[in-house]
Amino acid sequence: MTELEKGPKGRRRGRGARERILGASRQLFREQGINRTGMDQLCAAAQVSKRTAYQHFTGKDELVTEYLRRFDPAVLSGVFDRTDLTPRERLLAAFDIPPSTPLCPYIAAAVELHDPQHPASQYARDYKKAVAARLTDTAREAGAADPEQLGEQLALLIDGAATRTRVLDDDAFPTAAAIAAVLIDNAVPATAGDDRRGEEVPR
Amino acid sequence: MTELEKGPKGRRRGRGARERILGASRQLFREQGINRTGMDQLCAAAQVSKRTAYQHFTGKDELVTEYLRRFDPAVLSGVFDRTDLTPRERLLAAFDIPPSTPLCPYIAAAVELHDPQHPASQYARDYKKAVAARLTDTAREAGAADPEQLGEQLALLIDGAATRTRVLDDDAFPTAAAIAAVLIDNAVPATAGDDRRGEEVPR
DNA sequence: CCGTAAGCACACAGGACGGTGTACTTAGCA
DNA sequence: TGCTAAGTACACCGTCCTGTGTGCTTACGG
Repeated sequence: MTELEKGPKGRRRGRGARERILGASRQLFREQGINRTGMDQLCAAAQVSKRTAYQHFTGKDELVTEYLRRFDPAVLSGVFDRTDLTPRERLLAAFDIPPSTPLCPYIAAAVELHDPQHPASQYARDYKKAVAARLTDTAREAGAADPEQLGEQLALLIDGAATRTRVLDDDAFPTAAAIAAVLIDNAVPATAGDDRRGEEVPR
Repeated sequence: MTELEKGPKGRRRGRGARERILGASRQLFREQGINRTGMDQLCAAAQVSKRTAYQHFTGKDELVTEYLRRFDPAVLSGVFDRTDLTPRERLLAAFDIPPSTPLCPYIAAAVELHDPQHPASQYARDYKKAVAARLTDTAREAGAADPEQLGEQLALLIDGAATRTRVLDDDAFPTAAAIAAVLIDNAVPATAGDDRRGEEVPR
């Protein structure tokens, strides 16, 4: 019974205050930002007593870090594990984000916290590197000449689009996708016409 | 004598508290962020009494807005008005930023303030549009087929590099510059070899 | 040299914030 | 049913924040 109190069902032991707290975090941190969301308000929204919150998390910093840690599954696997797409299509699918997302929470956290040493900032860094790595893997699959370079470039495009969407309040992902298409076509040797073929290219 | 109290010399009327405040803002807002810099600390750094600060600015919001407004001259004209470079070189020069800049202050402000209605956020938006417009102009000079698209694309690259540099704590501008070179070469009709020629291309 | 406006020192209001202490109630399982 | 861990209610602390009120000093131009 060491630490399995929070399984996927989360019904063991208690009534799931932790999940409610994290759910409220997801909503409020996105709507108002991290710094502008107080613990009082957060606990009220989660319908959790403040005392309980501080029994689950040693402080707001830890809550923020855990809040970030709960984003991976949907985003990362949701895009890169789609076997119905060619590698090239998968690379481009990373730019098909629903217009709901206000701003990549990792960027927002890193900017708001303003401390590179903060655990959440470090995690944001790790996450961004992981995304670039997955892009690199997919770029390699697609047959790119320099997959690392292409992965890094596409990652930069995604972050640029996210930032610009936020600052300008106007969807910048189509622009980024257009650049991505150019970069991919330039990086993949023209002889390998894998645009529409679902087959895996040998490496 | 309507409003010329703050000329370049700034010696008229008093001893220049306003400029000292804005100078301290430039330093502290960049080093610590806007939200994490209190007015007390800022006034101490500026060697200005708090009372004086609030006689120059109705509130912190106005100070932040004015702080952003003081950035233009160096950045915008410093890059785009260089007549010693070809248009193409000028476009690429936008990516030669000194490694001192922590993060584009406009992005930082927009994210930190977290309110699109805030005057500073609106100004950040205007500024970003102005930069894109100048890039578009230069792209047109360089003979790009679709200068507006290229300008928007380069602006996205700059913001992506700025964001990524901040989040990853690693200079991303070379990557962005590499992408920019590809985009420029793709956008400019191959026949017009203006790479090294200082002459103005007719539009 | 003197008046006026700029600036100063400093205390303080009023609120939001993160975080804690204490005594109580409930949920779930054996 | 009764024990134990999870959750609750709520008052409270110290700190920091933006912003003000008041009375004083200084710089500078006429």
